[in-house]
Amino acid sequence: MGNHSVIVLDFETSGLSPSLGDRVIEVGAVRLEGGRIVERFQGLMNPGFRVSSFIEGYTGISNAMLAEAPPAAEVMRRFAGFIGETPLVAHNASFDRRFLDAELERLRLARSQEMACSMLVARRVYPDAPGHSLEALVRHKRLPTDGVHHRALADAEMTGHLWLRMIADLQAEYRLNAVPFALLQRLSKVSKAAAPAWLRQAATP
DNA sequence: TGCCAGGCCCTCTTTAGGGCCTT
Repeated sequence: MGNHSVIVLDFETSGLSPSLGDRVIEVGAVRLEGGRIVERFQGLMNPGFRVSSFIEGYTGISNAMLAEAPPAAEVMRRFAGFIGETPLVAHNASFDRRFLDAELERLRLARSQEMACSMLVARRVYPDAPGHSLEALVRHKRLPTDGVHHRALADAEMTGHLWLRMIADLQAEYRLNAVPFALLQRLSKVSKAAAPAWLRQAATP
């Protein structure tokens, strides 16, 4: 767990909004270090109610599977220990951030680290990609995949490979020695139009 | 009762609307 550790996470949930009562039903995460995946975390969790048939079909996670899973509080407490204060990444992070903070709040815990968005970064690094969904980017960049989609660990692994690929492509294109988390976090907040000039400036020694 | 996500980004924009992206 060195200074350059990053954790890429993905949640499957019962719906789109924690403010409407939706809960996390599965968490998947990978730790990236030295340009590769060095650790994994996966857990199904019981939200305490039945999820819709849409969610069962979308994720392949059935109510029978959730009924046998440990309570969300137990799994999320373990996950909070796993992530510690390591910087976080997610695809469309505003979605996962809302759920993470809502689940931590239930445990009387709070997130302390920054959370970056691979989708906002991808829109700036690959502006001409046919789409910026995780699936479209995996196909476009021919990233490693086992073909599973909409399961937490599989999506976290694909997002991890996307994150590593964007770092490598930026290093090559702008001749950067390193692309730290903080640079990508700042890039995601630069306007799309200003991003190329901003990157050239960032690359100037 | 019926309705309810939310942020980014583009454009025929800013006194707005709609697609993308996440489940």
